[in-house]
Amino acid sequence: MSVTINQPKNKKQQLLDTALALFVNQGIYATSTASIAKTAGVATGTLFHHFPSKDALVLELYKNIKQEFALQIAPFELDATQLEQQAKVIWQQAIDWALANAEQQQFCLLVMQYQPLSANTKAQIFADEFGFLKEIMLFGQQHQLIANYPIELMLESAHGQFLTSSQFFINNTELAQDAKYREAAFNLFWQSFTR
Amino acid sequence: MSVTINQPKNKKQQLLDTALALFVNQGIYATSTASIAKTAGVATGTLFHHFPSKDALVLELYKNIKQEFALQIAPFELDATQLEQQAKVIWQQAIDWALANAEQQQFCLLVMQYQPLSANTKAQIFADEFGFLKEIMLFGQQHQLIANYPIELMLESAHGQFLTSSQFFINNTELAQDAKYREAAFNLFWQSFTR
DNA sequence: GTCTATAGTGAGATAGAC
DNA sequence: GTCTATCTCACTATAGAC
Repeated sequence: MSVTINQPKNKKQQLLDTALALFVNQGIYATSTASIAKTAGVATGTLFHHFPSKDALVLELYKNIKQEFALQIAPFELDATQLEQQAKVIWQQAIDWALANAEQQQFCLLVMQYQPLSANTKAQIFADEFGFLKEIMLFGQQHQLIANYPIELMLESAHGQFLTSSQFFINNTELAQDAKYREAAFNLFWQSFTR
Repeated sequence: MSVTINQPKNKKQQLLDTALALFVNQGIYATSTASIAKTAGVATGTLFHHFPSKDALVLELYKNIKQEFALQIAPFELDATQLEQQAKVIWQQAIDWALANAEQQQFCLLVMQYQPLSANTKAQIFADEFGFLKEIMLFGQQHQLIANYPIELMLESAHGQFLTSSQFFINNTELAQDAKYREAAFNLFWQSFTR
Protein backbone atom coordinates (compact mmCIF):
# COMPACT_ATOMS: atom_id res chain seq x y z
CA MET A 1 0.00 0.00 0.00
CA SER A 2 1.74 3.13 -1.22
CA VAL A 3 0.65 6.48 0.12
CA THR A 4 2.11 9.37 -1.83
CA ILE A 5 2.11 12.61 0.09
CA ASN A 6 3.25 15.17 -2.44
CA GLN A 7 2.80 18.61 -1.01
CA PRO A 8 3.30 20.15 -4.44
CA LYS A 9 1.30 17.33 -6.03
CA ASN A 10 3.05 16.10 -9.11
CA LYS A 11 5.01 18.55 -11.18
CA LYS A 12 2.67 18.09 -14.12
CA GLN A 13 -0.28 19.47 -12.18
CA GLN A 14 1.91 22.27 -10.86
CA LEU A 15 2.75 23.21 -14.42
CA LEU A 16 -0.91 23.20 -15.45
CA ASP A 17 -1.92 25.36 -12.48
CA THR A 18 0.89 27.83 -13.06
CA ALA A 19 0.24 28.02 -16.77
CA LEU A 20 -3.43 28.84 -16.18
CA ALA A 21 -2.60 31.77 -13.92
CA LEU A 22 0.04 33.16 -16.29
CA PHE A 23 -2.08 32.70 -19.40
CA VAL A 24 -4.98 34.60 -17.89
CA ASN A 25 -2.79 37.44 -16.65
CA GLN A 26 -0.58 37.89 -19.69
CA GLY A 27 -2.24 36.08 -22.55
CA ILE A 28 -1.25 32.72 -24.02
CA TYR A 29 1.20 34.00 -26.60
CA ALA A 30 2.84 36.38 -24.18
CA THR A 31 3.52 33.58 -21.69
CA SER A 32 6.70 31.68 -22.49
CA THR A 33 7.22 28.05 -21.61
CA ALA A 34 10.36 29.18 -19.77
CA SER A 35 8.35 31.48 -17.52
CA ILE A 36 5.78 28.77 -16.80
CA ALA A 37 8.50 26.37 -15.77
CA LYS A 38 10.36 28.95 -13.71
CA THR A 39 7.25 30.14 -11.88
CA ALA A 40 6.23 26.55 -11.19
CA GLY A 41 9.69 25.92 -9.76
CA VAL A 42 10.48 23.36 -12.44
CA ALA A 43 12.98 23.07 -15.26
CA THR A 44 11.98 23.75 -18.85
CA GLY A 45 13.13 20.27 -19.78
CA THR A 46 10.56 18.89 -17.32
CA LEU A 47 7.79 20.86 -18.97
CA PHE A 48 8.61 19.33 -22.33
CA HIS A 49 8.84 15.90 -20.73
CA HIS A 50 5.16 16.14 -19.72
CA PHE A 51 3.88 18.03 -22.74
CA PRO A 52 5.26 17.54 -26.24
CA SER A 53 4.69 21.22 -27.03
CA LYS A 54 3.28 24.40 -25.60
CA ASP A 55 0.05 23.94 -27.53
CA ALA A 56 -0.35 20.42 -26.14
CA LEU A 57 -0.25 21.98 -22.68
CA VAL A 58 -2.85 24.57 -23.70
CA LEU A 59 -5.10 21.86 -25.11
CA GLU A 60 -4.87 19.62 -22.06
CA LEU A 61 -5.63 22.53 -19.78
CA TYR A 62 -8.63 23.45 -21.90
CA LYS A 63 -9.99 19.90 -21.95
CA ASN A 64 -9.61 19.54 -18.18
CA ILE A 65 -11.47 22.77 -17.54
CA LYS A 66 -14.33 22.04 -19.91
CA GLN A 67 -14.73 18.62 -18.37
CA GLU A 68 -14.84 20.03 -14.84
CA PHE A 69 -17.41 22.59 -15.90
CA ALA A 70 -19.61 19.99 -17.58
CA LEU A 71 -19.59 17.89 -14.40
CA GLN A 72 -20.69 20.86 -12.32
CA ILE A 73 -23.60 21.75 -14.60
CA ALA A 74 -24.86 18.17 -14.85
CA PRO A 75 -28.37 17.98 -16.28
CA PHE A 76 -31.24 15.97 -14.82
CA GLU A 77 -34.73 14.78 -15.67
CA LEU A 78 -36.56 17.46 -17.60
CA ASP A 79 -40.02 18.45 -16.44
CA ALA A 80 -42.29 20.30 -18.86
CA THR A 81 -44.25 21.90 -16.03
CA GLN A 82 -41.14 23.49 -14.55
CA LEU A 83 -38.81 24.11 -17.44
CA GLU A 84 -38.14 27.76 -16.66
CA GLN A 85 -37.32 26.90 -13.06
CA GLN A 86 -35.00 24.11 -14.20
CA ALA A 87 -33.30 26.39 -16.70
CA LYS A 88 -32.83 28.92 -13.94
CA VAL A 89 -31.08 26.39 -11.68
CA ILE A 90 -28.70 25.42 -14.47
CA TRP A 91 -28.04 29.05 -15.38
CA GLN A 92 -27.28 30.03 -11.80
CA GLN A 93 -25.02 27.00 -11.34
CA ALA A 94 -23.15 27.96 -14.47
CA ILE A 95 -22.70 31.55 -13.32
CA ASP A 96 -21.65 30.35 -9.87
CA TRP A 97 -19.05 28.08 -11.43
CA ALA A 98 -17.70 30.92 -13.54
CA LEU A 99 -17.44 33.16 -10.48
CA ALA A 100 -15.74 30.51 -8.37
CA ASN A 101 -13.43 29.68 -11.28
CA ALA A 102 -12.86 33.04 -12.86
CA GLU A 103 -9.41 32.11 -14.17
CA GLN A 104 -10.76 29.00 -15.82
CA GLN A 105 -13.59 30.98 -17.39
CA GLN A 106 -11.29 33.67 -18.74
CA PHE A 107 -8.89 31.09 -20.08
CA CYS A 108 -11.74 29.56 -22.09
CA LEU A 109 -12.37 32.98 -23.58
CA LEU A 110 -8.70 33.26 -24.53
CA VAL A 111 -8.73 29.83 -26.12
CA MET A 112 -11.73 30.75 -28.25
CA GLN A 113 -9.53 33.24 -30.12
CA TYR A 114 -6.31 31.21 -29.89
CA GLN A 115 -5.78 30.14 -33.47
CA PRO A 116 -3.09 27.46 -33.02
CA LEU A 117 -5.86 25.21 -31.68
CA SER A 118 -7.96 24.32 -34.70
CA ALA A 119 -11.60 25.35 -34.89
CA ASN A 120 -12.54 21.69 -35.25
CA THR A 121 -10.81 20.71 -32.03
CA LYS A 122 -12.60 23.44 -30.15
CA ALA A 123 -15.96 22.71 -31.78
CA GLN A 124 -15.67 19.08 -30.72
CA ILE A 125 -15.00 20.00 -27.10
CA PHE A 126 -17.80 22.56 -27.21
CA ALA A 127 -20.25 19.95 -28.54
CA ASP A 128 -19.40 17.66 -25.64
CA GLU A 129 -19.98 20.44 -23.16
CA PHE A 130 -23.20 21.74 -24.61
CA GLY A 131 -24.81 18.51 -25.71
CA PHE A 132 -27.22 18.56 -22.82
CA LEU A 133 -28.14 22.16 -23.62
CA LYS A 134 -29.36 21.12 -27.04
CA GLU A 135 -31.50 18.44 -25.40
CA ILE A 136 -33.11 21.00 -23.16
CA MET A 137 -33.87 23.31 -26.04
CA LEU A 138 -35.39 20.61 -28.21
CA PHE A 139 -37.45 19.47 -25.25
CA GLY A 140 -38.66 23.03 -24.68
CA GLN A 141 -39.57 23.43 -28.33
CA GLN A 142 -41.45 20.13 -28.43
CA HIS A 143 -43.54 21.22 -25.47
CA GLN A 144 -43.99 24.66 -27.01
CA LEU A 145 -42.34 26.32 -24.04
CA ILE A 146 -39.70 28.19 -26.00
CA ALA A 147 -39.60 29.79 -29.41
CA ASN A 148 -39.21 27.70 -32.52
CA TYR A 149 -36.12 29.40 -33.95
CA PRO A 150 -33.35 27.40 -35.64
CA ILE A 151 -31.64 25.36 -32.96
CA GLU A 152 -28.04 26.15 -33.98
CA LEU A 153 -28.73 29.86 -33.75
CA MET A 154 -30.34 29.47 -30.34
CA LEU A 155 -27.40 27.44 -29.06
CA GLU A 156 -24.93 30.07 -30.16
CA SER A 157 -27.08 32.77 -28.65
CA ALA A 158 -27.32 30.96 -25.33
CA HIS A 159 -23.58 30.45 -25.24
CA GLY A 160 -23.00 34.10 -26.04
CA GLN A 161 -25.36 35.22 -23.30
CA PHE A 162 -23.59 33.03 -20.79
CA LEU A 163 -20.18 34.35 -21.76
CA THR A 164 -21.41 37.94 -21.61
CA SER A 165 -23.07 37.61 -18.22
CA SER A 166 -20.26 35.65 -16.60
CA GLN A 167 -17.71 38.15 -17.85
CA PHE A 168 -19.81 40.99 -16.51
CA PHE A 169 -19.96 39.46 -13.05
CA ILE A 170 -16.28 38.54 -13.05
CA ASN A 171 -15.44 42.14 -13.92
CA ASN A 172 -17.92 43.47 -11.33
CA THR A 173 -17.65 40.98 -8.50
CA GLU A 174 -19.40 43.32 -6.09
CA LEU A 175 -22.57 42.99 -8.18
CA ALA A 176 -22.45 39.20 -8.44
CA GLN A 177 -24.25 38.71 -5.14
CA ASP A 178 -26.79 41.45 -5.86
CA ALA A 179 -30.07 39.61 -6.47
CA LYS A 180 -31.26 42.39 -8.77
CA TYR A 181 -28.35 41.87 -11.14
CA ARG A 182 -28.51 38.11 -10.87
CA GLU A 183 -32.22 38.07 -11.68
CA ALA A 184 -31.76 40.50 -14.53
CA ALA A 185 -29.00 38.39 -16.09
CA PHE A 186 -31.18 35.29 -16.08
CA ASN A 187 -34.19 37.16 -17.39
CA LEU A 188 -32.16 38.66 -20.25
CA PHE A 189 -31.18 35.10 -21.10
CA TRP A 190 -34.54 33.43 -20.67
CA GLN A 191 -36.69 36.14 -22.26
CA SER A 192 -34.78 35.68 -25.52
CA PHE A 193 -36.25 32.27 -25.97
CA THR A 194 -39.85 32.89 -24.97
CA ARG A 195 -42.44 32.60 -27.67
CA MET B 1 -4.41 72.07 -57.90
CA SER B 2 -2.66 68.80 -57.23
CA VAL B 3 -4.43 65.61 -58.17
CA THR B 4 -2.73 62.55 -56.75
CA ILE B 5 -3.61 59.38 -58.56
CA ASN B 6 -1.99 56.65 -56.50
CA GLN B 7 -3.08 53.27 -57.75
CA PRO B 8 -1.82 51.53 -54.62
CA LYS B 9 -2.93 54.52 -52.56
CA ASN B 10 -0.24 55.39 -50.11
CA LYS B 11 1.90 52.68 -48.61
CA LYS B 12 0.49 53.30 -45.17
CA GLN B 13 -3.00 52.29 -46.27
CA GLN B 14 -1.55 49.29 -48.09
CA LEU B 15 0.08 48.21 -44.86
CA LEU B 16 -3.17 48.58 -42.91
CA ASP B 17 -5.14 46.61 -45.50
CA THR B 18 -2.57 43.84 -45.66
CA ALA B 19 -2.25 43.64 -41.90
CA LEU B 20 -6.01 43.24 -41.50
CA ALA B 21 -6.12 40.27 -43.87
CA LEU B 22 -3.13 38.57 -42.26
CA PHE B 23 -4.31 39.20 -38.71
CA VAL B 24 -7.70 37.65 -39.39
CA ASN B 25 -6.23 34.62 -41.15
CA GLN B 26 -3.36 33.87 -38.79
CA GLY B 27 -4.01 35.78 -35.61
CA ILE B 28 -2.32 38.99 -34.48
CA TYR B 29 0.57 37.39 -32.60
CA ALA B 30 1.26 34.89 -35.36
CA THR B 31 1.58 37.68 -37.95
CA SER B 32 5.05 39.19 -38.03
CA THR B 33 5.73 42.76 -39.04
CA ALA B 34 8.13 41.35 -41.63
CA SER B 35 5.35 39.31 -43.26
CA ILE B 36 3.00 42.31 -43.30
CA ALA B 37 5.62 44.43 -45.03
CA LYS B 38 6.57 41.71 -47.50
CA THR B 39 2.95 40.90 -48.43
CA ALA B 40 2.20 44.58 -48.84
CA GLY B 41 5.20 44.88 -51.14
CA VAL B 42 6.94 47.29 -48.79
CA ALA B 43 10.13 47.25 -46.74
CA THR B 44 10.08 46.62 -43.00
CA GLY B 45 11.77 49.95 -42.46
CA THR B 46 8.79 51.60 -44.16
CA LEU B 47 6.37 49.91 -41.80
CA PHE B 48 8.21 51.28 -38.80
CA HIS B 49 8.36 54.69 -40.41
CA HIS B 50 4.56 54.86 -40.43
CA PHE B 51 3.92 53.05 -37.15
CA PRO B 52 6.23 53.31 -34.14
CA SER B 53 5.45 49.70 -33.21
CA LYS B 54 3.39 46.71 -34.21
CA ASP B 55 0.84 47.50 -31.50
CA ALA B 56 0.48 51.05 -32.77
CA LEU B 57 -0.50 49.57 -36.12
CA VAL B 58 -3.02 47.27 -34.44
CA LEU B 59 -4.51 50.18 -32.53
CA GLU B 60 -4.82 52.45 -35.55
CA LEU B 61 -6.48 49.68 -37.53
CA TYR B 62 -8.91 49.06 -34.69
CA LYS B 63 -9.79 52.74 -34.32
CA ASN B 64 -10.37 53.12 -38.06
CA ILE B 65 -12.70 50.13 -38.18
CA LYS B 66 -14.74 51.13 -35.16
CA GLN B 67 -15.12 54.62 -36.57
CA GLU B 68 -16.31 53.28 -39.93
CA PHE B 69 -18.79 51.03 -38.20
CA ALA B 70 -20.16 53.82 -36.03
CA LEU B 71 -20.74 55.95 -39.13
CA GLN B 72 -22.68 53.17 -40.81
CA ILE B 73 -24.96 52.57 -37.84
CA ALA B 74 -25.71 56.25 -37.32
CA PRO B 75 -28.67 56.84 -35.00
CA PHE B 76 -31.56 59.20 -35.66
CA GLU B 77 -34.56 60.77 -33.95
CA LEU B 78 -36.08 58.27 -31.55
CA ASP B 79 -39.82 57.70 -31.74
CA ALA B 80 -41.55 56.07 -28.77
CA THR B 81 -44.36 54.76 -30.94
CA GLN B 82 -41.95 52.84 -33.19
CA LEU B 83 -39.02 51.92 -31.01
CA GLU B 84 -38.99 48.23 -31.89
CA GLN B 85 -39.09 49.06 -35.58
CA GLN B 86 -36.25 51.53 -35.15
CA ALA B 87 -34.21 49.05 -33.17
CA LYS B 88 -34.77 46.52 -35.91
CA VAL B 89 -33.44 48.87 -38.58
CA ILE B 90 -30.30 49.53 -36.55
CA TRP B 91 -29.84 45.82 -35.81
CA GLN B 92 -30.18 44.81 -39.44
CA GLN B 93 -27.80 47.58 -40.52
CA ALA B 94 -25.28 46.36 -37.98
CA ILE B 95 -25.56 42.75 -39.17
CA ASP B 96 -25.32 43.89 -42.78
CA TRP B 97 -22.17 45.81 -42.00
CA ALA B 98 -20.64 42.80 -40.29
CA LEU B 99 -21.46 40.60 -43.27
CA ALA B 100 -20.10 43.08 -45.78
CA ASN B 101 -17.02 43.61 -43.61
CA ALA B 102 -16.41 40.18 -42.19
CA GLU B 103 -12.66 40.70 -41.86
CA GLN B 104 -13.17 43.90 -39.93
CA GLN B 105 -15.69 42.23 -37.66
CA GLN B 106 -13.44 39.26 -36.93
CA PHE B 107 -10.50 41.53 -36.30
CA CYS B 108 -12.52 43.34 -33.63
CA LEU B 109 -13.13 39.98 -31.99
CA LEU B 110 -9.39 39.27 -32.03
CA VAL B 111 -8.60 42.65 -30.52
CA MET B 112 -11.04 42.04 -27.67
CA GLN B 113 -8.73 39.28 -26.42
CA TYR B 114 -5.47 40.96 -27.51
CA GLN B 115 -3.90 41.87 -24.21
CA PRO B 116 -1.14 44.25 -25.37
CA LEU B 117 -3.89 46.82 -25.96
CA SER B 118 -5.01 47.87 -22.49
CA ALA B 119 -8.57 47.26 -21.36
CA ASN B 120 -8.94 51.00 -20.82
CA THR B 121 -8.01 51.83 -24.37
CA LYS B 122 -10.54 49.37 -25.70
CA ALA B 123 -13.25 50.45 -23.26
CA GLN B 124 -12.82 54.04 -24.40
CA ILE B 125 -13.22 53.13 -28.05
CA PHE B 126 -16.18 50.91 -27.18
CA ALA B 127 -17.88 53.73 -25.30
CA ASP B 128 -17.55 55.97 -28.34
CA GLU B 129 -19.06 53.33 -30.56
CA PHE B 130 -21.92 52.38 -28.31
CA GLY B 131 -22.79 55.76 -26.86
CA PHE B 132 -25.89 56.02 -28.99
CA LEU B 133 -26.95 52.54 -27.93
CA LYS B 134 -27.10 53.67 -24.32
CA GLU B 135 -29.28 56.60 -25.37
CA ILE B 136 -31.72 54.28 -27.06
CA MET B 137 -31.93 52.02 -24.04
CA LEU B 138 -32.49 54.84 -21.59
CA PHE B 139 -35.13 56.26 -23.92
CA GLY B 140 -36.84 52.87 -24.08
CA GLN B 141 -36.80 52.51 -20.32
CA GLN B 142 -38.19 55.99 -19.78
CA HIS B 143 -41.10 55.19 -22.06
CA GLN B 144 -41.50 51.80 -20.41
CA LEU B 145 -40.91 50.01 -23.67
CA ILE B 146 -38.06 47.83 -22.47
CA ALA B 147 -37.26 46.17 -19.17
CA ASN B 148 -35.81 48.15 -16.32
CA TYR B 149 -32.66 46.09 -15.74
CA PRO B 150 -29.33 47.74 -14.89
CA ILE B 151 -28.17 49.62 -17.93
CA GLU B 152 -24.55 48.39 -17.92
CA LEU B 153 -25.70 44.79 -17.89
CA MET B 154 -28.10 45.43 -20.75
CA LEU B 155 -25.41 47.12 -22.81
CA GLU B 156 -23.04 44.21 -22.36
CA SER B 157 -25.82 41.80 -23.20
CA ALA B 158 -26.73 43.69 -26.36
CA HIS B 159 -23.11 43.77 -27.46
CA GLY B 160 -22.76 40.05 -26.79
CA GLN B 161 -25.87 39.25 -28.78
CA PHE B 162 -24.61 41.28 -31.70
CA LEU B 163 -21.22 39.55 -31.66
CA THR B 164 -22.85 36.14 -31.42
CA SER B 165 -25.30 36.71 -34.24
CA SER B 166 -22.84 38.36 -36.58
CA GLN B 167 -20.33 35.54 -36.03
CA PHE B 168 -23.03 33.00 -36.71
CA PHE B 169 -23.92 34.60 -40.03
CA ILE B 170 -20.29 35.08 -41.03
CA ASN B 171 -19.66 31.39 -40.36
CA ASN B 172 -22.87 30.41 -42.18
CA THR B 173 -23.10 32.89 -45.02
CA GLU B 174 -25.69 30.82 -46.84
CA LEU B 175 -28.12 31.48 -43.97
CA ALA B 176 -27.50 35.21 -43.80
CA GLN B 177 -30.06 35.97 -46.51
CA ASP B 178 -32.60 33.51 -45.11
CA ALA B 179 -35.36 35.69 -43.68
CA LYS B 180 -36.22 33.04 -41.11
CA TYR B 181 -32.74 33.19 -39.58
CA ARG B 182 -32.54 36.95 -39.86
CA GLU B 183 -35.87 37.40 -38.11
CA ALA B 184 -34.93 34.88 -35.43
CA ALA B 185 -31.65 36.64 -34.69
CA PHE B 186 -33.37 39.97 -34.19
CA ASN B 187 -36.12 38.42 -32.08
CA LEU B 188 -33.59 36.67 -29.86
CA PHE B 189 -32.02 40.07 -29.35
CA TRP B 190 -35.17 42.12 -28.88
CA GLN B 191 -37.09 39.64 -26.75
CA SER B 192 -34.34 39.85 -24.12
CA PHE B 193 -35.25 43.40 -23.34
CA THR B 194 -39.02 43.20 -23.33
CA ARG B 195 -40.79 43.73 -20.04
C1' DG C 1 11.44 12.26 -13.95
C1' DT C 2 14.19 15.98 -13.43
C1' DC C 3 17.86 18.82 -14.28
C1' DT C 4 21.46 22.26 -16.91
C1' DA C 5 22.93 24.02 -20.95
C1' DT C 6 22.22 25.33 -25.40
C1' DA C 7 20.86 24.82 -30.18
C1' DG C 8 18.22 27.02 -33.61
C1' DT C 9 14.84 30.03 -35.09
C1' DG C 10 12.31 34.08 -35.90
C1' DA C 11 10.61 38.03 -33.84
C1' DG C 12 10.49 43.53 -33.28
C1' DA C 13 12.96 47.27 -34.13
C1' DT C 14 17.01 50.43 -35.84
C1' DA C 15 20.82 52.60 -38.80
C1' DG C 16 21.91 54.91 -42.46
C1' DA C 17 22.16 55.26 -47.64
C1' DC C 18 19.26 57.00 -51.30
C1' DG D 1 9.45 58.22 -47.62
C1' DT D 2 11.54 54.20 -48.84
C1' DC D 3 14.96 50.99 -48.99
C1' DT D 4 18.71 47.17 -47.44
C1' DA D 5 21.09 45.26 -43.95
C1' DT D 6 21.47 44.03 -39.48
C1' DC D 7 21.24 44.18 -34.36
C1' DT D 8 19.46 42.25 -30.37
C1' DC D 9 16.77 39.51 -27.95
C1' DA D 10 13.32 36.03 -26.45
C1' DC D 11 11.25 32.12 -27.60
C1' DT D 12 10.35 26.81 -28.35
C1' DA D 13 12.39 22.73 -28.16
C1' DT D 14 16.31 19.32 -27.65
C1' DA D 15 20.52 16.78 -25.76
C1' DG D 16 22.41 14.38 -22.46
C1' DA D 17 23.93 13.93 -17.52
C1' DC D 18 21.99 12.42 -13.14
